[in-house]
Amino acid sequence: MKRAFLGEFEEVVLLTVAILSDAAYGVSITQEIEQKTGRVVGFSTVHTTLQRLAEKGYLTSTMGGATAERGGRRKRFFTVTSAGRRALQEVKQVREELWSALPPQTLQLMGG
Amino acid sequence: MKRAFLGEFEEVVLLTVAILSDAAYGVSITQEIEQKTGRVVGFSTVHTTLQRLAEKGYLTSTMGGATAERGGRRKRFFTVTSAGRRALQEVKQVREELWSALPPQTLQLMGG
DNA sequence: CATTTGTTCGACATTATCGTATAAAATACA
DNA sequence: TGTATTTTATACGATAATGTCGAACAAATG
Repeated sequence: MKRAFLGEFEEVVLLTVAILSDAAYGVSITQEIEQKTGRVVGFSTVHTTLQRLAEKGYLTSTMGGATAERGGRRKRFFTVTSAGRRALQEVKQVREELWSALPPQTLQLMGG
Repeated sequence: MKRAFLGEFEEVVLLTVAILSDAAYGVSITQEIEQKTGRVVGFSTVHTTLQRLAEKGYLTSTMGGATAERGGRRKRFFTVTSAGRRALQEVKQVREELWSALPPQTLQLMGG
């Protein structure tokens, strides 16, 4: 089936990975999403989406080494690929195109 | 289940209805989407989404009267509600928040 | 080996998308 | 003139892709 580049939540996750740069893994991504957007989602939700983004080639991942902290499993760190960056740019541009076409009247009703 | 305000395509459709103001109905919306975004979708795809947006209270619709043109069924015109405008504004704001948090390094890789 | 921190899995809800069926207005034409 | 045909649109039914959970599993460390 034909598809758009990114689903609504996929875009949020992809952006968040970009924001966290070197420190992007399941838990930190989930927390950052909540922080920045107020949206509360479970870890598994985020992981599922990370997985799908990786399959699409928008993310890569590598296992982190053991840390000197408490305990727990190793983290899997994610990085945005160039294809991922391109996809983000693309959706941004399309959306800006649409917003710029809104009649001033509508903008006014929105308190612009 | 909990849901975000708008799905990816729902947002596109909602914005397009706003752009077309008084002239927003199935066919014109479909064409405008293709025009502005390069995305090709069938009429039924758009209609399905219009229906859902109406159920969510982001759109209302009224039947148009008969026209003096060729033939064909009456059009159903759509209008964005104030809740719809609020939803658009909301998603826009969240996205801008995320974009503004991107490290300059990433922006540069995007050719910003 | 119990606790902690994280990731995988399996399942189901919501959205995206299409193809086909219908509806209704205007025209053609017998 | 009244009915078949063409035109323009919307409605319906089905399936693929995304969004979302809860619970299972994995691996560090004291």
